[in-house]
Amino acid sequence: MRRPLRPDHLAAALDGKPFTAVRRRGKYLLLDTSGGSLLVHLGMSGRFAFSNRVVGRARHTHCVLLLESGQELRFVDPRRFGLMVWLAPGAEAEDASLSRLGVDPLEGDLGRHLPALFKARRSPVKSLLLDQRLVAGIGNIYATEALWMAGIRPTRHGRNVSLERLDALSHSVVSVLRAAIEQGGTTLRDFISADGSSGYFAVRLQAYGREGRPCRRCERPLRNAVIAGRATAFCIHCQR
DNA sequence: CCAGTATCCTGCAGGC
DNA sequence: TGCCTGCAGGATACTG
Repeated sequence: MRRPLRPDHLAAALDGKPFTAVRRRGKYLLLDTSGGSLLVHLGMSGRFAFSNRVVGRARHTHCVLLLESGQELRFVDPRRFGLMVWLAPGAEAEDASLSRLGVDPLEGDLGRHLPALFKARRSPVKSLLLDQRLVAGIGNIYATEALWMAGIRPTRHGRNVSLERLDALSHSVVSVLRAAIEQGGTTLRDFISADGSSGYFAVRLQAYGREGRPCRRCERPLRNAVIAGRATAFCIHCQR
């Protein structure tokens, strides 16, 4: 039996409760109800899909919420990295995944926090950006983009990034995230959003996935490095 | 304590 | 055409 992505008691917990709000914390979604919240992580391939009940269910549908409207809200996740957790009233404050999250670039003042977070850290700055306990919500694509934009080499140790450049980095992070959200996310192969549309940020990627191709600033070919186990394209000339 | 790596999982791209 | 291999991603357990 494969690891289920939703808890057994979810149906009983949710039954009849209206959804009251949708929130986000880092990469987690919280679907609030009148009594408790559904905590969701989309992993890398997870998505929600609204569907008329007549429409056949896609493969890899792990959860189906039947809404009052008669529509179904389906959680589909082919690669199974996603997760659904039921948080009973009061459980949110104690949830380990949520309580570990660091500063959210779109909520808090990233520029104010980065110096203390990166000070004395020997890890590559790329690893630090990906560490959700420090900064919440950045994945491999947007870390790669933000570092290119800020002109910082991904391998540089956190403690060796000047205050001035940390400031530039925090602006790049916020700017990349905002632009990506505005474009509806990044579609690489198979990402689509709940209404079935794809994200258009891919066409605006400056560095991610462009190793070997010319840097959009200096035309020199981008290099590739594996940092924190993830591919990282960067420009050896523009990023130092 | 800290940094780096293996693991989970599936679809797809590329090579032969 | 079809098989095989490797890669992609986020969080976490594990190793050094």
